[in-house]
Amino acid sequence: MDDQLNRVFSALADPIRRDIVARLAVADAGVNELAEPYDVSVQAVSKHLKVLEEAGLVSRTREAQRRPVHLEAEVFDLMTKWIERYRRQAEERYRRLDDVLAEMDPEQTRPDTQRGVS
Amino acid sequence: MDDQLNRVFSALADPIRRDIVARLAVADAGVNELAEPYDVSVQAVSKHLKVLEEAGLVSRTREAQRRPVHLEAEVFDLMTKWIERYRRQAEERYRRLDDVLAEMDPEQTRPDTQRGVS
DNA sequence: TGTCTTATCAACCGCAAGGTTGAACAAGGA
DNA sequence: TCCTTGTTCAACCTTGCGGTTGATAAGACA
Repeated sequence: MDDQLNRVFSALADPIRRDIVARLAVADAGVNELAEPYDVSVQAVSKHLKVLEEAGLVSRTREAQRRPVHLEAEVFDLMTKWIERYRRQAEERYRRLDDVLAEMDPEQTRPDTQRGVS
Repeated sequence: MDDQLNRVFSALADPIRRDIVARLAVADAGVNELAEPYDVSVQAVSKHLKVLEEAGLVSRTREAQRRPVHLEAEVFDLMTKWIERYRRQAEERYRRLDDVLAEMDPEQTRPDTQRGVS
């Protein structure tokens, strides 16, 4: 589960792979087709697809000689859940901090007495 | 903007850095404190913090000798926006595909005549 | 059968990333 | 002033990643 997160985040850390995902959101495509816009070899793109596949972001089926690549959008949930969890937790902290400040003597809640809350 | 995405995604691709983010969601902390649970040197953790800072995920202020690290949760939005955009786009595709199938003659929409839609 | 297309495998290269150790810097406190 | 604490800088090592080229596999079709 943690490995899965590793794979998904590092898969999307590469700009070419992010772009591939973006294009697959529009339509399935083969390796050659996908490789066309970039100035790297088809083999390099094939490796990128392998990374995306191992992250569960993409699947390949056979169709004659072609192997159309298909986006598996469910994996996104894994990331958004992780992100939202800590985002919410952090926001909760700030909210509580605000409450504390609100209960304090106004003299002590002037902006220049707060540390980096922005 | 694309660079920022690179930095954020690859910052979170490392399990130690993700864990640091998780802990900072609970409370600010100094480098030594943060390094304690892992069996790597403090310097290594200091490098991790630099990566997180350059991704905009974290900020440091000075407080006596200490330099408390603070989570900046806004950057998460950048990621969730990127993710949601393509997730939605992909889901829209499937919805349209379903419509097409629904309009077809039932004879031709039997499972074994569809290609990997699962 | 041979051949064309599509895609992957294998071996290699350069470089950045994560780790280490040792030194240096910044800011109290004795 | 000197010492201690907290943190970063610098140099180095090793590994993994993205890229290359060349060979190979799997189907379609003459």
